[in-house]
Amino acid sequence: MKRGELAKLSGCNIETIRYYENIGILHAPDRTPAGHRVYSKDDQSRLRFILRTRELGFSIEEIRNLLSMVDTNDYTCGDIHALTINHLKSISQKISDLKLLEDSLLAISNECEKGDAPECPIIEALVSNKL
Amino acid sequence: MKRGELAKLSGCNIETIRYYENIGILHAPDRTPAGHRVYSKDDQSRLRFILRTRELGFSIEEIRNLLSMVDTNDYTCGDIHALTINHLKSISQKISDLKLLEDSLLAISNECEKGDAPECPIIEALVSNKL
DNA sequence: TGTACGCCCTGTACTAACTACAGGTTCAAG
DNA sequence: CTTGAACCTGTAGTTAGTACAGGGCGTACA
Repeated sequence: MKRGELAKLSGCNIETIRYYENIGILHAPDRTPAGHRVYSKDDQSRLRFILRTRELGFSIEEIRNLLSMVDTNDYTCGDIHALTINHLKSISQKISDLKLLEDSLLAISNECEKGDAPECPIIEALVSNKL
Repeated sequence: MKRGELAKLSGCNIETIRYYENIGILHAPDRTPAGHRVYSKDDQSRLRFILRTRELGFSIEEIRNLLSMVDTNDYTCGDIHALTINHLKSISQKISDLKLLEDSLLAISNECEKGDAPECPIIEALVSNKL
């Protein structure tokens, strides 16, 4: 399977695959005599793993750690759980930060009368820094 | 007031002030004969506006738009309200995306027995792509 | 008056996680 | 044999800053 096909199958951008190889989280695949990359089933699984963890919001460095633990078989269930919980905490933090933001924006936009006049309480709040 | 003082007063990183000037959302301030930047009260207000909108999660481009509307006085209350609501929507979207993520991570980590063994349902779920 | 130290100046490089493009090669279908 | 798609490489751009190198100023103190 070549790069384009892998991209299509995985739903990953074709350039991203090369990028993942460059930064060392995908192994350099075999090549045809002309230099075209040829991917195996294992390569495909590894990419799926990466894409799935990415969807779960893990950073590349976290993914790199997970992969190296899996590669060397050097992990316990407890290790992985700890990583996951840690990540979960940062997600929860982001959620509560965004909720505060949402509240502020709701408050500010409720002040507004949506009229044609340029007197806008949103701008006033921002300029006067009283929000 | 010089750059360092403005940075301290506003709580903004000193380099960020220069950056905002470079990208044109802060006006180029007056200079001393030796070339040191001197900031007025107006500059200070403008920076406050920027920092506040940034805290509210607006992007630089959105801030640039807001500022240009305010600068030219070319806006109505309704315009600003629309911008705010638009931004609010994207915040709400992010929140619900993150909540889905949170649910997945909670589900996955609850599967885990946190033991010393390397049999980890988290890894298995990721590898098998069955999550 | 000298000097030491802190603050300021500039341009440039770095971050995360890709994406896009230019310029060239190879493959496969007609 | 030709043509167009797909591949190759290296490099630049994206967001919103941060950090650093190498130099110039400003002032407090001996």
